[in-house]
This record gives sequence, C-alpha cells and structure tokens, in this order.
Amino acid sequence: MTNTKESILDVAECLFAKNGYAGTSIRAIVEEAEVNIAAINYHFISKEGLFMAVIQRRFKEIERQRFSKLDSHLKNSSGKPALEGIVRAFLEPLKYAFDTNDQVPKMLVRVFCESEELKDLINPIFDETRKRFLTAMKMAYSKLPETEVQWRFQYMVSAMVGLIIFSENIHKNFASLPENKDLVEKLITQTLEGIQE
Amino acid sequence: MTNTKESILDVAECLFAKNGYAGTSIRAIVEEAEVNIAAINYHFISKEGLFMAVIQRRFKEIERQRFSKLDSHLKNSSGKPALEGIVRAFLEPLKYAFDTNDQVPKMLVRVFCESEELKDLINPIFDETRKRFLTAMKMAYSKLPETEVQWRFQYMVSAMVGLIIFSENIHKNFASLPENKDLVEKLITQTLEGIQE
DNA sequence: ATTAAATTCAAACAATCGTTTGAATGAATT
DNA sequence: AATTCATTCAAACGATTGTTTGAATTTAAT
Repeated sequence: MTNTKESILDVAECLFAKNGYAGTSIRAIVEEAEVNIAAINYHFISKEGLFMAVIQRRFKEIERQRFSKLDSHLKNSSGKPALEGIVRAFLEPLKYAFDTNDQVPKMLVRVFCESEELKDLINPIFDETRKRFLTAMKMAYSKLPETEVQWRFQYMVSAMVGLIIFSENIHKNFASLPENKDLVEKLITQTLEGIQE
Repeated sequence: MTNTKESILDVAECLFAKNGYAGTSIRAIVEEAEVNIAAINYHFISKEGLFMAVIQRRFKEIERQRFSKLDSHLKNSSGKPALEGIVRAFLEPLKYAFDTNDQVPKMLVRVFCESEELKDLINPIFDETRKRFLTAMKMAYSKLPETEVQWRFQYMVSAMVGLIIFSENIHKNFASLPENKDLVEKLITQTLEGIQE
C-alpha cells in the first residue's frame, strides 16, 4: 500500500492544475488516487484544506530556493547588487518546478485564477517573497523612484504568470519553441532586457 | 422592464470574471440579474452557451479595434512597419476594455484559466488575431528567425495576460501604481523596450 | 496477546448543480 | 377580437456536490 495522503496530493495537484478548484470534485480525485472518499476530509479536513496543502507543498520549496539564491547573491555583491542575480533568483526555481511536473507551475498560478475568497485566503503566502525581492530590487535600481521599482517587479511577475498559463498552449501554437524548462531561460533574458536600468 | 438577455450577460460577465466558470452557478446569475432561472437555457441554450456569448460580445469588439489599428498602421508604413505600431494595435484596445468595466479583461482571460475542454472549445477565437499579428511582426523583425518572432509575440501576450490577472491585486499591494487603464500604457512601453530588435 | 490509536471503508446526509416541463403572461399580427 | 408567437414563470427533474457517520480494519504500543 502506498501512502494515501501523498497520492491524494499528487492527483489533486494534477487535477487542480487542469480544471481549477471549483472544476475539480473530490470524487474525481479519490477515483484517480484510488482511495476512499472520506480520506480527504480525514487527512485534510476539507476540500479547501486540501487545496491549501497542495499549494503549500510546492510553494514552500520554491520559496526556499528563491531565498537561498537571493541571499547568496546579495552576500556576494559589494554595494549595489546586479539586477540579473535578483531576477535569476526569482525565476530560476521555476525551472525545477517544471522539472518536477509540468503541472506544478500551473497549479501554483491557479491561486490567482480562483474565486475572490480563495485568493484572499492564500495571497498572504507571497507577502514575504514580495517584500524581500522588492527590497533587493530597490537596491539594484538605486536611482529609480519606488513606484517604478514596484512596477518592474510586477511586470516580471506578470510575464512569468502569463507564460505559465500558456505553457501548454504554446507548444500547440508554436511547435518549434523549446520545452517549458528552456522557455524559463528565455523568459529570464527577455525580462532582463526589458527592465534593465 | 429592462432587457432580460442583456442583464444576464452583464451579470454573468461580472461573476465569471470574479469566480470563474465552474465557480459561478446559474442560480447566482439569475438571482443578481433578477430574472427567472429558465431564462438562461431559453436565451443561451446552456450555461456553456452563456459563457461563449459573454466572451464573444467583448472579444469581437476588441478584435475589431485591433484589426482596424493594425491595418491602418500597415497601410501607412512604406516597407518595414514599425514594431511600436503593431504592439500598440494589439495592446491599446485593452484600455477601452478596462474603460467599459474593470472586469471585462479579467473575464476574457478566464478562457485560459478554465478546464481543458472549455479552453479547447474557445481557443479558436484567437486564431485570426494570432495569425495577423504574427505576420505583421515578421515584417517588422525582418532579420529575426521565425521562432524568435513567435517567442516575442508570445512574450507580449503573456505579459498582458499576467497583468490582467493581477489587475485587482496590484492596487492592494502597490497603492501608488496608477489605475488599470494607465497601467496598459506602462505595459506597452515596457514591453516595447524588451522586444525591440 | 491485549489494548489503544490511527486509518479505511460503504453508505448515507442535506445541499446545490444544470436542465426541463407545461402552464401563465406578454406582445404582435391577422 | 381572435390568433399566433415570444417570453416569463413556479415547480420539479435526476445528477452531483462536499461532508459526515459508525462500523470494519490496520497499525502500533503495552
């Protein structure tokens, strides 16, 4: 017998990514995971609790990678840190997310596509990330007004989220474009060119 | 008595934008629109038909504006068209969409956030737009390989979609950033800087 | 081996889902 | 005025939703 809790997380991750929170029934999850329907409420209290758990599991790992890369970049920078290091610290962990499972980034982005209530519930997860990267970018853009720094941070996040949403469609429409992991590298260089000081 | 069909479209547009397709019940729609529940199946055949109608109504207008701007730009360009004119033709109609109702762009982006089946059903709407703007960009980027042109088009679309998704959150996180309509202008200049040849 | 706790199970819960029905009402045409 | 068509309505349809129950089973500790 494999781990019940983890197979629920794996299947839920995939289905939430494909069909969203409201579009995924717990019966569809337990059927594919081959577990009893009561297992979800037993292990995660509610469907909402399962959704939170699915997100937390992956986001915490990405956050850990981001902070690790950011901190080591800031430590190795004497004075003004280079923008590229900051952007890479933020976007490169996405490569490993795509590596784990093509559905992982899409599932994480689901947070912003679901209902207002659900979004407000999970949004605070990103507070720490936003705060630390904004601070770093303020240092890199020493001459830019704070509003402009905020805008460029938001632009970077937007381009990333947009790319993730299209990650499946891209290869249907443009067969010659590289696979998702390599698209992240293109996203990094492209974004850097745009928001360079 | 106001028009039943149109108040359904108005309310559905707002609720689909806020809570998505699966997250919006037709009972929630008819309650807010103050119409009988059977009116939806009568006027739109099904919930899916209503969703399509909601999208079509706004997208057709945006498409009309985009093609109009693009055609007049290409006509006034002797030889190689300027990239800025093409990007503006694509993104500026978004200003008017935000002007109509802040929920309109978000509702249109919902297409890409819903279930696989629903997405495949509505995706063909964008085929003509993608084809015409790709052709124009190929002319503007006379020296770039086709794959790179495709990528830059996709990057522009991604940045736009990402910004729309965050259009509400942005002002919660960054109070000093301008309103959505003016963010579109920032999106245009920012994207242009990034994808310039 | 016995007890206790953790987990799984089939079955049912009330609530809500999208849709359909057939009669009632409205407006327009003959 | 009579007839036809379009629209609205209350009520119900079967199916599916998330959740709960209490007994059966497995696992761990005594």
